[in-house]
Amino acid sequence: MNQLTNIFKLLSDESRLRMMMLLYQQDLCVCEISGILSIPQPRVSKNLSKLRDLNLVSDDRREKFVFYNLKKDNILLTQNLEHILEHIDQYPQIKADSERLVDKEKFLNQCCIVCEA
Amino acid sequence: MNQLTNIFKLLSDESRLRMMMLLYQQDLCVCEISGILSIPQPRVSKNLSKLRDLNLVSDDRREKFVFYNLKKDNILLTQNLEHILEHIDQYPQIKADSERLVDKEKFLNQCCIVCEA
DNA sequence: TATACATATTCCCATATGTGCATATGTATA
DNA sequence: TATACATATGCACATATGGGAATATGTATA
Repeated sequence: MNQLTNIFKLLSDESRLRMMMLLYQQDLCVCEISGILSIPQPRVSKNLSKLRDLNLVSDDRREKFVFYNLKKDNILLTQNLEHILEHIDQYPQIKADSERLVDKEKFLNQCCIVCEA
Repeated sequence: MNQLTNIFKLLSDESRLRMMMLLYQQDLCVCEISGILSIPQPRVSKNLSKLRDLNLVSDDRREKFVFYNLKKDNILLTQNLEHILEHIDQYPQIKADSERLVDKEKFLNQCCIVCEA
């Protein structure tokens, strides 16, 4: 039961939902998420830790940065994120966030990681 | 945005989710919901009013009883309820609730309405 | 009209939760 | 080792929310 309600609780907060929508589209580090969404870094970290508590993300440190990956094995979660993505025109905020994804490099003040890729 | 988060908020409470799962399967009156789920009547009424606030249910008074109908026009909501129903074996509480649906008449102390049908 | 019953609402309380700010921790580099 | 930067965590606070108990409202029937 909590397995269900916990997922819905995570989805029910705007900051967290916006973060999950970004991570559903690609892996990002904390400062990128914070920059793209204009959400203070501590808030991003705290929300990521809630996702980590439910084992919904994996993290991968690369030099100074910690990149987060949203696991796709929770059907209920991914089904909802996918639904939102499919209807993105109905959700201007989500759409704007997604469009800002291309600027993510701006929020890394070092480019080495990006350039390596 | 709230359009999204409000739906998830509704789904994130156990009492409400159990109620919605019943109503997704059939129309019920307050005392039936209360009886089937063993949830106090005021709590049922309060949660129904939250659903009503978001225009997710319609109500239909028949004599002493008020029957509630869950509207199926919110794709996001119905998709989630449908998902749960499809995976009902994973959720013993929901499954048990659904099985108790057949006893719903027990919770109407008058049978006239049922007998009319 | 009085009574019984179904439902809705109000009040109060405990707890959960989001948020900001400050700070701790961890990592790389000079 | 000192410094800068990325990230995590702790603390304080305001607010939201679920819950129970009592009660109000609405409806049918005797």
